[in-house]
Amino acid sequence: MVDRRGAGDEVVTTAAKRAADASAESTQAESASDVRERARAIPEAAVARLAVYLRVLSGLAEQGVTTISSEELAGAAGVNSAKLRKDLSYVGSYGTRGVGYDVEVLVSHIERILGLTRKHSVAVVGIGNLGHALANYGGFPSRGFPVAALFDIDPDLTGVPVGGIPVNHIDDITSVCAEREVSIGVIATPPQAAQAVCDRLVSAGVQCILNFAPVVLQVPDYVEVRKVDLAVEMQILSFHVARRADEAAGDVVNGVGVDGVVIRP
Amino acid sequence: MVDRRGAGDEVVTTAAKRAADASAESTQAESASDVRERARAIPEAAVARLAVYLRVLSGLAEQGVTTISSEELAGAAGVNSAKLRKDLSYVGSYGTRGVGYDVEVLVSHIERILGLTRKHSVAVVGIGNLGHALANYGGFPSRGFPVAALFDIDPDLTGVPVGGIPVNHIDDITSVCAEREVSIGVIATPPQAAQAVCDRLVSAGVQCILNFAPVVLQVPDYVEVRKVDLAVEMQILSFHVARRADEAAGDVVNGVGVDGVVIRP
DNA sequence: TCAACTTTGTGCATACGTTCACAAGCGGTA
DNA sequence: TACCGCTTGTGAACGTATGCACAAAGTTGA
Repeated sequence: MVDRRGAGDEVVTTAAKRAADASAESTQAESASDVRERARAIPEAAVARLAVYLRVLSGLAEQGVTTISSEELAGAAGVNSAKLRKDLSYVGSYGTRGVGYDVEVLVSHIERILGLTRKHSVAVVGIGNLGHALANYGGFPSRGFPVAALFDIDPDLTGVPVGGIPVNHIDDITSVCAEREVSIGVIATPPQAAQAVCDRLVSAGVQCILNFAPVVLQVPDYVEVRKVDLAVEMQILSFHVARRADEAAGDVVNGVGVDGVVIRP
Repeated sequence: MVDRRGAGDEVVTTAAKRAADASAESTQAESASDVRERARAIPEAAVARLAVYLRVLSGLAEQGVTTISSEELAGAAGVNSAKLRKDLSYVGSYGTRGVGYDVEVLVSHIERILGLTRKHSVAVVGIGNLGHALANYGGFPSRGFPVAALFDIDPDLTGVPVGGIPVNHIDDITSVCAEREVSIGVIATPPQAAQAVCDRLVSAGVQCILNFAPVVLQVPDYVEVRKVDLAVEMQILSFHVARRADEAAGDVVNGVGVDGVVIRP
């Protein structure tokens, strides 16, 4: 059961005490090297899910929910509860048996593991349709990723403010990124320009890149690239449509399906 | 050797024959049920990579490249060559030992497996910044995913053309989707509206959804959802920044690193 | 025709991620 | 205090994906 306690509640459970400890700063029992070891060991897939749990938990916290069980959180995040508990165990053991997890404790520990205690300024390169959308996207700043710089190769755009930030010319990428301490670069250029932009970002010291261009970027080992390819997503969906249709056809051949009826595998 | 030398001067290799067969239509040796069995067995991760190979191969074909080895293609796609060969083996054995793969043959077979021989009309719901960008995104139509309908809840937008297509009111979603045979729905609404929009798409018969809203959608089993969450991508990058910084700190503690020097793990 | 060389396709071992199932631990209650 | 019921945390089993390494199968050149 999710319990929604009002602000005036004074029952101090051990979980609540832990919450206080955690927000007071994560020092005590766990040394910095322990955190390091743990971070190194977290599977990539689990990291992605932790980010999702964090979003769900933030929403719950705003609704005044203080405690949640693995079963409930798993439901809200769309995963199996065993998987959720294992994922959380990578972060540390901050649950209370018989009760569940304190929402605030989890939030602060997941934020710590994901490195969200630091500020991560973002630079968007390529102010076309997508670049505009990204510059105006409210989801970034609200989650600790302020858009600090915009770049485009078109001189007509230089100086024009988009989403409150003036566009810089791409030639200034090195100085501007250094000055504004950009740690994440977002490439929203046409594919032809992507590799060149990437190289410039890297030489400007950016070590993390989010790439929307449908190109495989070549980068040094120490640079982390994540790719968002809309066409690939579409094609994966297309594959599932086709597979489903094939299965349906197969079932019909086997006498299971009937005429125009949609088969649900 | 069955190497026929015809009246002309052209040497017809077995690889070239296969190319001809394939473009003539994939019937012959492989029955429809074989394709079905194979499609069922392809791992999700491999499907995503196949889409990438397809893009690379299309580019090569435009450049006039007719043949490519697994090593080269793997390099261009950013994967290990053994993995690439295994992925392609899910599609079928269309390579020629000692030579490589015929580009056109591969393209046509991957397209078949991914279901790209059918048309997949797309509907975009939520014509905000992102919706605009998606409606104007050239990558969709050029890859066989025509944007056939746009929807928004704002009556002021209704009828306004975006990217050449007039926006419909969201209340007309069922009739418009049916009429234009929409098979993929793209949700680009604010998170609060996403689940409701999703439900409407599903009841309109859409079985594949690409969701940009930071919400876990609840759908029936027979509906396929793919999620693109920009904030999650950012947080994964953030995790890597933090991990890298931690490792660097650890190395410094162990006496390896020096002052301001960037540690490359 | 044959031998040398190239590249595919795949069996096998390893690593990784997921799921199950249950002991351990905690809060509540008498 | 001692017990009971609930939920976490995790060992162990399973399944899936990855990478190696090599036989099979093709081409090329003499």
